[in-house]
Amino acid sequence: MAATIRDIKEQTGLSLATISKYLNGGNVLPENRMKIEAAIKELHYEVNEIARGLVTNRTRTVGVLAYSVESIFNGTLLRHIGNSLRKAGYGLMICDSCDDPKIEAENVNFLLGKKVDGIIALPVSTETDSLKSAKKAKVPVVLLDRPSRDAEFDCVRIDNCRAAYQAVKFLLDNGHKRIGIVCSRTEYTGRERCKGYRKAMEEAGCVLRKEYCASGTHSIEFGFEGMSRLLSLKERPTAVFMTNYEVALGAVMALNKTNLHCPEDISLMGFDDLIMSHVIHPRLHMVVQPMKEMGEKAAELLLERIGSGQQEMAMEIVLGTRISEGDSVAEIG
Amino acid sequence: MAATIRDIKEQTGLSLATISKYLNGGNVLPENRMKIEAAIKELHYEVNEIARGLVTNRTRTVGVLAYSVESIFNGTLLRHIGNSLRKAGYGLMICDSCDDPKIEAENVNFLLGKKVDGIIALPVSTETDSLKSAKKAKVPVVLLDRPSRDAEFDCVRIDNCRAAYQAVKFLLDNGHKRIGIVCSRTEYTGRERCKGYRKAMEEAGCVLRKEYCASGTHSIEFGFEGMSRLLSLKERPTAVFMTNYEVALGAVMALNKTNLHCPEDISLMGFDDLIMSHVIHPRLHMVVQPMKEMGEKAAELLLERIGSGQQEMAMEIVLGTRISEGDSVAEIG
DNA sequence: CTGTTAGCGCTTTCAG
DNA sequence: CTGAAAGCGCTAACAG
Repeated sequence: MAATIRDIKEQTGLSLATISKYLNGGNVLPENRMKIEAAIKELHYEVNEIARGLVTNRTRTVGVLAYSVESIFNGTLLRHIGNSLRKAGYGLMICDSCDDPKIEAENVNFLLGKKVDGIIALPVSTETDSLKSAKKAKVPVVLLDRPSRDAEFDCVRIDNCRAAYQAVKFLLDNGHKRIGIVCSRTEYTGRERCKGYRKAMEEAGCVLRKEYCASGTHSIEFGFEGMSRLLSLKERPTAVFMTNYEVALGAVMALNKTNLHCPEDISLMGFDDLIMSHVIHPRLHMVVQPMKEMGEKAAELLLERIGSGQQEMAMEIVLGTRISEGDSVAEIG
Repeated sequence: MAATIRDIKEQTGLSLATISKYLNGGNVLPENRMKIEAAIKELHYEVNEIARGLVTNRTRTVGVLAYSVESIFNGTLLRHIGNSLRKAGYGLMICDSCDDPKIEAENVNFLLGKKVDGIIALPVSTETDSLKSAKKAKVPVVLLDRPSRDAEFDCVRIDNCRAAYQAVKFLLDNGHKRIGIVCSRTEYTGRERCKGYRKAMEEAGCVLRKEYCASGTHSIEFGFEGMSRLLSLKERPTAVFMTNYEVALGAVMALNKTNLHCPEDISLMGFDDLIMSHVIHPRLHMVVQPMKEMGEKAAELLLERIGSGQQEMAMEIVLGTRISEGDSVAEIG
């Protein structure tokens, strides 16, 4: 058995209270402090977080609910969340929703059962009903990447519409007018990015051709299919905006199957600067999200909420994006 | 406050012991069972896992130590581990070692502090000293993907040497004799795969040319550099075996920068059928690991060890691999 | 600053 | 099968 606070008591002759106080950073006579420290070392004592949790009602653990742990985007976010949390002495319990709202709901309950101090959620959809039980249990929740429809939770994200707007504006500024989009309309970020595309096009006085907007699921498969569709049009777009990582992958694959070249025959603008971008030739222009800040801010905000204890008004932290230039956009007349 | 077992006691008039027994699946008179169930429903009672953990000394949580959560390979493994564990009622606490043995060691202690029931480790290296403290604390450990040098822990993995042997054999069977390898020698799997390459080449009576073996770090950057080196040789290899995912990515990128085509000018054999393979053209031939089985077996074995409680002899589970055929290997004279 | 005394919510003897 | 009582390891009042 591991040593307990009682063993320290025997060893030092001090009371439990004094030792506990020391353990929690309270003031103790230098003499006693030394005794305690010596005993701790000798007995290899370590506090039992479980016992502590039982009385303080805090576990120093936060739950992370990810719609998918298979996506690199989320893996990167998880790393940043984890690093921030670890620095603060918190552990994280990661649950994979497998893109399924039912599993998500199960996971919320699982985490509540584990008495996590808070939850960072990358929700499956903006329909965040499953998180309501957390709210009921007064466990703070911070959403990441995707907000809740009725804005009842804190949220850290980017302005997807604006980011897309800027990306398309970039293409327009390079002389493109026939701009297509391959876009996932099945989830929030894709829909917002599509809005930004439309806005930029309309402002520039470009016609929004229906056949230039390929929309489908958030997947490589659809990216492939959507791009294939655009490429087979009689009047091909001169540039295509791909609204996310998976879609961009599929789209590039589709392009590779043809004899067309980027940027000579078609310009491309992607989203998310992840590992994949290194292997695609030519280097893609793309919208870059501040992944590190997103993870860190989410952790920071959650810890703040946990610390304050009280329910406050939900807030949103909206971070900026930038365009990383590659070699995939040609300037045209 | 949430309802406690005491509230159930008041509600039903039964004793704590009876209720606890019911909660743990013991036999209780039908009449009492109904009373308890009614009270539980009415009070929305849920057992407090923390309190239970304090007395049973089990948390129903396992720690997962991943050398990197950014890699897709690990993301996929994590999903399978998580699913298996969740089904068994276990949660997982994931720690990211960031490829750093020091952080790994810190994480082990963190997990022990959290009193996890067991640990699944994807270790940074085969030097598993950091895990010894877990052993000391009698917390079972199962290694995944990479074994420990002195075989003191259970391990679930593939036979890397054999898998590579088969891959190279495949190339040989297609008439290739000048086969190069781009290989990460900084970690276990890469070294083993290199051994398999050598073995196959030697058995086939092929000369092991030093200049055909580009070895370096486990990274996209090195994949790029290594492949570039092979491609610039006066007498280029006719086929190249890329020993892992990252290296393969970099290598393909290097090929894309040249005017050479696969498989006309050079044949390729990769490793790991992950998302990336869908975007590479032509479709790569590659060695496929049974990711799902690996995650599941690791979870299964760990739960078994947790259940039995006693220290048993370390065992290894070595799973088979197969070659997934694509369009990247040409048959030559 | 230190010690005493109660618990946190649950399981687990041990009688009955 | 059920109940009373003890205790897991720790913190938190409250006196002193």
